[in-house]
Amino acid sequence: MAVFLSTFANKVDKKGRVSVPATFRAALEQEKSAGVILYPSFKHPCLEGCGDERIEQIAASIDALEAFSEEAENLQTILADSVRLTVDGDGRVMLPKELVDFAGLADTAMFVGLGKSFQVWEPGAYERHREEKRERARQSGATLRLVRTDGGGSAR
Amino acid sequence: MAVFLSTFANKVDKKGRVSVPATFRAALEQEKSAGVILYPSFKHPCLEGCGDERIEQIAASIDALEAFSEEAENLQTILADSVRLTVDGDGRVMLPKELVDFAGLADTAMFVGLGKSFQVWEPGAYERHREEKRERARQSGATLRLVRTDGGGSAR
DNA sequence: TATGGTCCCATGATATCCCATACCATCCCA
DNA sequence: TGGGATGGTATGGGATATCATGGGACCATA
Repeated sequence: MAVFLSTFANKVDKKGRVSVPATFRAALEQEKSAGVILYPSFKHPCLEGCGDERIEQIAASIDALEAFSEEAENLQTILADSVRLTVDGDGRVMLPKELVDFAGLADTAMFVGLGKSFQVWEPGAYERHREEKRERARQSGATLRLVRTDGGGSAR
Repeated sequence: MAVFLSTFANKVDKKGRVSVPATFRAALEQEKSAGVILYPSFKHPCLEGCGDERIEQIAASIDALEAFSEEAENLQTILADSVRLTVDGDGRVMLPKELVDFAGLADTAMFVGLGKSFQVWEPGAYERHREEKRERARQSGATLRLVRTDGGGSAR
């Protein structure tokens, strides 16, 4: 399976375009994603990003909840606030104004790989967030129990 | 699978016409929906919208309830109050007066994607609703147990 | 004849496409 | 081992297509 790794700082030009890191594009392509999905994070002043597969999974999961239930409605705000951006021939996307505002983006956007998904940050905000996380991990010891991937995983 | 994503604010002209967002039209086309179905929400002052596929699913679900039960009768009003609107050559629909009144629509209609369906709101009412839901989701931790898509997911 | 709905075309805004350039890493060959 | 060649990547700007929207023409129905 494709994973989003590393962080990249790319310029946002005056048209609002920004290059999606090449390795991220490769990961998206591998899951045959027709573009990239972005939505505002619940927990941080940043954007969450993923491919079609994941957003369809989220939509299906919400759908599996009781229709019209409170829980379903709350989660639907993720879908309402999501946008599907098409990646142009040069590997760029247009960031809608609402998302730019939400994340406080100016002339640079940081793409942060998180494995199955990624985030987009304003550089300064990310730096603060990163320090905080590292400190917390150091203090808590941070251990990880690995799950089995059942070989298949790679899906080619 | 086609999903309705994002929110769009479109003008309602003096003839009562409003453009269905292009991406919504694409999603409807993908499921070969002959037009768009709208009905008044019974929880909120807004309209619920979907394509043929979804309304058939709703009809089937209601049919599966105990016949003549109060619950079934209540839900059947969804079907009774539904209208099927044809999308004109320019991607617009004519909103019937009853629905405009019900949702309190004036000169702008917000189309809100919810995955398998969408809603149509008066902008001010939506903004209040959105804040409430988002806050609730944040507080409740907004966790979602993702269902397995069993490969299918990608649909095309 | 009036009214309301559908169709068709014009327009402006804006997103998308396409090409050019600059930069950097890698590769290849001397 | 060094240096030039090569290809991928990010970025900028201009041309083009798409979309939302407004208005007029052409039916129906009453």
